[in-house]
Amino acid sequence: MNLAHFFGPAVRKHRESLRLSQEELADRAGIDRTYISGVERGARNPTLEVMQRIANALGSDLDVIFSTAREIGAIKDN
Amino acid sequence: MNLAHFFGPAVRKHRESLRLSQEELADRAGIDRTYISGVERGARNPTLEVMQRIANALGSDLDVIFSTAREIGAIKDN
DNA sequence: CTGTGACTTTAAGTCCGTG
DNA sequence: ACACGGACTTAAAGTCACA
Repeated sequence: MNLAHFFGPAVRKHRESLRLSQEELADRAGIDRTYISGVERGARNPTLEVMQRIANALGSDLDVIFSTAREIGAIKDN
Repeated sequence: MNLAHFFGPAVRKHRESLRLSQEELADRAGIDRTYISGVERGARNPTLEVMQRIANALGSDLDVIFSTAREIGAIKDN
């Protein structure tokens, strides 16, 4: 079902539920602000290591992020 | 908890439960055989797209792979 | 506060081989 | 059937100015 397609949106959802800006998330993850923007929009193809750093910065982990990705996909894929 | 560290072992577990060789998995995923070897051993840092192709080739998806990764991590981290 | 194009540097991913 | 290495090509990492 291509959960990769919903990774970015899942990150965005987690970030917004923490009421963080992209800038704040970027700082926590040690990543550039514009890179986070690209990941959330699906314009970037991040590596596993980067994904892990983002998950950490969200106080979460990759299994939880991908569970969210599936939820988003289930809705969007009607 | 760094689930990224257990992604490779999770792939290996899924592959072995399907009784596939690394070469067969590589062919299905359209990835080089030596690269699969590196991913399973944690020596490589795959991109989201490659991870998705591996999940597809395993007849699974990334949320399931990462659930397996957590199980493996829970055991190893005792 | 975020999206985007353009860019340089670094590492992903391939292809040849070995034991 | 798998681990591992060297050399190579391609794409991601990482950064910036501007809308």
